[in-house]
Amino acid sequence: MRVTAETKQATRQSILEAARKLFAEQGFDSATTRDIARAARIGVGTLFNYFPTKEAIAAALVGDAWSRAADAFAAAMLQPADPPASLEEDLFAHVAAILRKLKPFRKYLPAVLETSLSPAANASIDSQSLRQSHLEIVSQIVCRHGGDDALTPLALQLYWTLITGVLAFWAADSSPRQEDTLALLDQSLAMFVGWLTDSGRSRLPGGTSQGASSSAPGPTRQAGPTLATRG
Amino acid sequence: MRVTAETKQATRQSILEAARKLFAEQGFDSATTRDIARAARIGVGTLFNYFPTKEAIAAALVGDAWSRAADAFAAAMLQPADPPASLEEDLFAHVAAILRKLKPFRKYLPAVLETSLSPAANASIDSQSLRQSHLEIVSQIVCRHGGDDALTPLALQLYWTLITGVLAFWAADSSPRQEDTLALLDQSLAMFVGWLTDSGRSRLPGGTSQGASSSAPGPTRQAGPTLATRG
DNA sequence: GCTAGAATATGAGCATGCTCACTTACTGAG
DNA sequence: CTCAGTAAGTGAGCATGCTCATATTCTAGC
Repeated sequence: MRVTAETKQATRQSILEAARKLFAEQGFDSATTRDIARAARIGVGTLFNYFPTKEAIAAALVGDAWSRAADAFAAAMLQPADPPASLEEDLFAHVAAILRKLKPFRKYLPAVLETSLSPAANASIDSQSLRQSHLEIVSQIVCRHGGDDALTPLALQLYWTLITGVLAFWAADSSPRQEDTLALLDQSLAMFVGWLTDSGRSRLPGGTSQGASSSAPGPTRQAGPTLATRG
Repeated sequence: MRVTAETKQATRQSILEAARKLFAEQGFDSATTRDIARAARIGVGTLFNYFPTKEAIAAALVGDAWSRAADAFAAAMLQPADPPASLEEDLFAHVAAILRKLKPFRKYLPAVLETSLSPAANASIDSQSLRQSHLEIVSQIVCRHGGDDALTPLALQLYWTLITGVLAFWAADSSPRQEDTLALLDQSLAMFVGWLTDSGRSRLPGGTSQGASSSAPGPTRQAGPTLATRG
């Protein structure tokens, strides 16, 4: 029993290894599941015993690298820098560290993101918990920088949208050293932090945790009856 | 010759009609191209003579509704409101108008967005020009509200990221009347407009049009050698 | 050892998006 | 009227992600 458990891990690893290689060589789409299974010396059915979908394999690869980056960053975060960094700098460093680890997967990142991106993604264990744990770290970083309150779900949603936007852009970034992506990240975070600060100043009294679904938003003037009415 | 041209349009329309119905009934994934072809009384091959891909059919449906909404909004924009609206209000009204027209496609919007979202999406005629024309309208709106300069590509990219984030959220929004989406839209635009104002005040001297790819961004401290180095 | 039962492996097969070699329908010139 | 030429239509077939009934391997109790 214990032997087979180790064997299972080995099989899983060989699948990931084969997939990593083939994805890198041929891209996500061109590498077929049959290819991956053959490279891992197993049958196709076995492959799908380990991963529910082809995308899940990629998600596992990305998720591993991502969480390793997050762990490393958390460790480096423990000893504070000599000139204390701003909130924006810390957030930038965090994401930049993730980008560096994710570089081998840059090209087929969107395929993983499509599932992982949406808040209502089917709770694919890997990708969903990825979003979750990332947002927790971000919450902590904000907290450490004097964020008196926990970030609202809406704030987290905004942050995540910006991050996925950066990642999607990155996947297609053809600037020499992907400098454009760094610029986009820089401005994304500047925008987010600015918004955090401003909205923190004039925080609504009532809604803290579920502030999103409370009442209708401000400017509805020209929008007419908004969404609710039938088209 | 002219007769057949009309016939072609009719065929195209019958495909769109069948697809609209089946997508609405069964969802994007469950409605097969064979189903659509049968409902449109044509062969599968014919269907793919009119649309390069199944997704393109959905994109055409969405694109039609989208541009109709944009046109209607542009028309309504010509006579300015009595109490002049703020930039944020105008942007909100614009997107809200689009959301209203897009409501029948809400559920399978992500399938269309995945292709349309990324800046480097294969220039699928419909979706790419959609992004383009939408951003042009946004530019005009900003201009009208005293935006002295044209929006930089980076600004447009940020805006588009936020909009696609709103749309992705909307597709999965289960709040009673999708109020959460409106709240998200509200805050997204507030954040964007706030950023526009701030970054306009302290505009960098050099980069106006291609400000994205000029030099390295500000906070790179903890990021180490950033992206450029090999992982 | 031997057998029952469980855990895992397997590849033939299915569903479906899409292609392509071929058919059909139509038009215009002689 | 005929016939070449062109535009549009067509469905058998392919590629591939994924399933499932079956085979294989291993463990445990005797």
